[in-house]
Amino acid sequence: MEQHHDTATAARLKSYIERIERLEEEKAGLAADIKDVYAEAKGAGFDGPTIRKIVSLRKKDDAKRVEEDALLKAYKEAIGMV
Amino acid sequence: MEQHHDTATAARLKSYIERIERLEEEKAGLAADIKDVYAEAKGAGFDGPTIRKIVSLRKKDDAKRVEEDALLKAYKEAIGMV
Amino acid sequence: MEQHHDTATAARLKSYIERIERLEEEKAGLAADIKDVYAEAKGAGFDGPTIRKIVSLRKKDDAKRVEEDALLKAYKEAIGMV
Amino acid sequence: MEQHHDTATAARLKSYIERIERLEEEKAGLAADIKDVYAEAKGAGFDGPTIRKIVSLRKKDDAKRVEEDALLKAYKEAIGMV
DNA sequence: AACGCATAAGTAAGAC
DNA sequence: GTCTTACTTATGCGTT
Repeated sequence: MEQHHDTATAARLKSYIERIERLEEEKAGLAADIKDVYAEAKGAGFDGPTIRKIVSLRKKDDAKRVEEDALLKAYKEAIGMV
Repeated sequence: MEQHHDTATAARLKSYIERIERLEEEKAGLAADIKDVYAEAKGAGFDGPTIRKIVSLRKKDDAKRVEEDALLKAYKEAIGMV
Repeated sequence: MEQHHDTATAARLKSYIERIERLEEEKAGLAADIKDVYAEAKGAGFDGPTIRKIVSLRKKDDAKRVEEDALLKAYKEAIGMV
Repeated sequence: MEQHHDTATAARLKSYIERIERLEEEKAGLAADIKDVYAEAKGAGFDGPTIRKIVSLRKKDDAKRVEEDALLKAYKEAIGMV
């Protein structure tokens, strides 16, 4: 029964879309929360962009910690990069 | 007491930063969840980019969508695009 | 002589890196030029996003465009989107 | 004369679009050149991803050189970041 | 109100 | 061949 198959397929498609939309809503909510914290910090006299930079630096530092690659080091030495 | 003030200020700054980092972690978790749903949909035979487009279309309000379409059509006609 | 080999290798590595950096600079220059044209068009009263869409549409070959449209339409119908 | 105005407008729109397309072609050409250099370096026995990382690090270092902001430093000290 | 930036999305290339 | 990762592009947000 072709109709049945189409209907079931359509239902599953719709379900995927709605799950995605739900998750994206939650994500947008968190983005708003983050925005609020920045606003609150600003209200307390802190500079938003600088906080942003700090957060970003801490993230990068974490990433960099892993990146102690021997090959990279060798290449850097080869081209006289410290 | 100047020292006290500085310490308290520093503590508040740190608190803001940590709240932001916590929220961003949760946000990243949701982003990963969304990615998983797309993968699952793909596994079920659906086309990811098309689902993405649907989700994006549903987000836009109708008026805006119609307006954008009209402008695009006008530009296409102006340059002789079909 | 091991030292000689290492030096030559290092020199070639450095040369590759510098060629890449030079090319990337030129590329960045062109990106800036493109941005300028968009700004100029906007100043003349045209809508940037719509121009962007036109450029992108002209890039895609027709077959692909038709195919994507058909899939999108099918999904929209499946979930009862107009 | 309304018709005249429309024609002139359409011509200018088309001109902007074609300028953008021309610049994007050149940009794509440079991207291809860069790819070629990576391929050549790989053929000479160097590791592509590592070169990529070097190039990226040198770019970041340049950016960072400018970034000696007093406020940033103050914030970092406040939260005990080195 | 516009400008630039920063994040987010989409796409394409490379690795396993 | 799939899967992840990096790059490019696009949109929205904060700032001036």
